[in-house]
Amino acid sequence: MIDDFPNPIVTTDVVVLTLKDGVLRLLLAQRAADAAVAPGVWTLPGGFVHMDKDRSLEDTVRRVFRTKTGGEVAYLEQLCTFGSTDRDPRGWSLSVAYLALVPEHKVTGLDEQRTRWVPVRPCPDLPFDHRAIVTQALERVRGKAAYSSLPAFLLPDTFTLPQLMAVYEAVLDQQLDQSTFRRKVAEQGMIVKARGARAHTGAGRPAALYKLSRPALQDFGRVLLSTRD
Amino acid sequence: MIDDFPNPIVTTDVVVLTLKDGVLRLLLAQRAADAAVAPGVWTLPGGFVHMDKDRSLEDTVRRVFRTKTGGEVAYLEQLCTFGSTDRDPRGWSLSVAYLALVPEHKVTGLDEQRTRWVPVRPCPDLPFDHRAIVTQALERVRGKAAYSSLPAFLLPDTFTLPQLMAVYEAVLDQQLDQSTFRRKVAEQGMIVKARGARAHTGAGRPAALYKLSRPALQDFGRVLLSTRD
DNA sequence: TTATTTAATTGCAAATAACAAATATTTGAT
DNA sequence: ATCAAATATTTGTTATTTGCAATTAAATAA
Repeated sequence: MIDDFPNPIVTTDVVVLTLKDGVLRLLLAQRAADAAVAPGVWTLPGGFVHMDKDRSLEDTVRRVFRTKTGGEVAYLEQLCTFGSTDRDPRGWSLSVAYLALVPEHKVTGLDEQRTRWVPVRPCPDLPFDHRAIVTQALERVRGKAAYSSLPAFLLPDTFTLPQLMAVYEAVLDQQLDQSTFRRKVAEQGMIVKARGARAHTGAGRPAALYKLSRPALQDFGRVLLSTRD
Repeated sequence: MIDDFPNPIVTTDVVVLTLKDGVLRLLLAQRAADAAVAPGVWTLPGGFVHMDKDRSLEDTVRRVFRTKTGGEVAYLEQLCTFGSTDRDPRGWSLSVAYLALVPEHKVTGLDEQRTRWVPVRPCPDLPFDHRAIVTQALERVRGKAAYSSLPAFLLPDTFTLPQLMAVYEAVLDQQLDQSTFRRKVAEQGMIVKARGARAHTGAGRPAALYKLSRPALQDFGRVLLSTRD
């Protein structure tokens, strides 16, 4: 293998989002106390590409996520790549940022001392260019929420319509109209009724249970949110 | 500078699009006859990150584009990053792909022997993962065309409404309704009348000249294309 | 002058969305 | 049991937006 040029340091960083207590939250990890750069600082989880272990960039991301949480993400998408001389004091470095969504209940093996869920709004202060990465992630997630099934990956496999509408509202950071939301979701055929009991959580009529009609991300022809005013 | 891990080869590749003869076209470059991999093959223009010359990934892209064409792009946006063991026979490699738009008349210094404009539809056969990159570029450009001023970066600084509609149709690969297009463009305030003479090209009423109301990309609230049927 | 060509505007029916209200189904209190 | 309260779900009604077609405008060419 011939390579005429020296290569930059290559890492991945992941913006992991979940819905906890009705609020969109972000996973932060504390860097090792003996890290060469920013020891003990809270940052996005990330790590070097291990050319021996990882066959692809996604492998790196999934390995990092497993290491920090012991689980698997429900949705993973590449965000953007930052590369420059000055983003890391060690010199020319490149980081491929990813967006991951995971339902709260699927993350069980969290090391409470070294990892933490923090609200994404307002965006916390973060070192390096991690704040820019989080901003990009929120824009992406908000953009796709408007015309896809993306927010549903923050929910359990079966969910109610009020739950579904709540995730959309949390992600879009905007109130939605009930009847319009239901009509559109129905038209898109994005969900189907799930077998089994209904959800009763206290008073009121119990909501029917649904699940995604397809396991992959679905794009709609039209937009879900109100574009007026 | 300490670095515990060996790093992959890092390159950038650019999908440069222009509108030529009313058709969306893609810039291809012929690899050197003595290249270690795929000598003489037509590929996307690209090159290694030069850690000494380039301060950022965009620097690399702009340097590559200048080298091939002698000009500057009108619009540049990062697309996606491919990284794996098997995309290049030389081993673990990573390529950051970019999308660039340029109006035809601004590219003058083309080396006809080593560079070539080819129609993007149907997508030409390309080595490595360049075909996947082009597919991504087309999806991105099509997606953004539906709700932004992006296609206008394929036009000269001043243009007519029929010209503007033609680029949108070329990029979207879809016919648009005249009156709806004009209504929406006007509502968005995306363009303003340009001073100076009108464009008369032969018979028929001459069209008025317009220019973008802002030099940067503008997002619309609504979608430009017909979503029916 | 008049036909032809392309640009630009206008009117109207059909589709869609926002808003408001009504109905349904449950739990919990009397 | 019955009724009130709570939440889910559906149904109208009106205003906005869109798609389509026709009309008007301004130029060239015969």
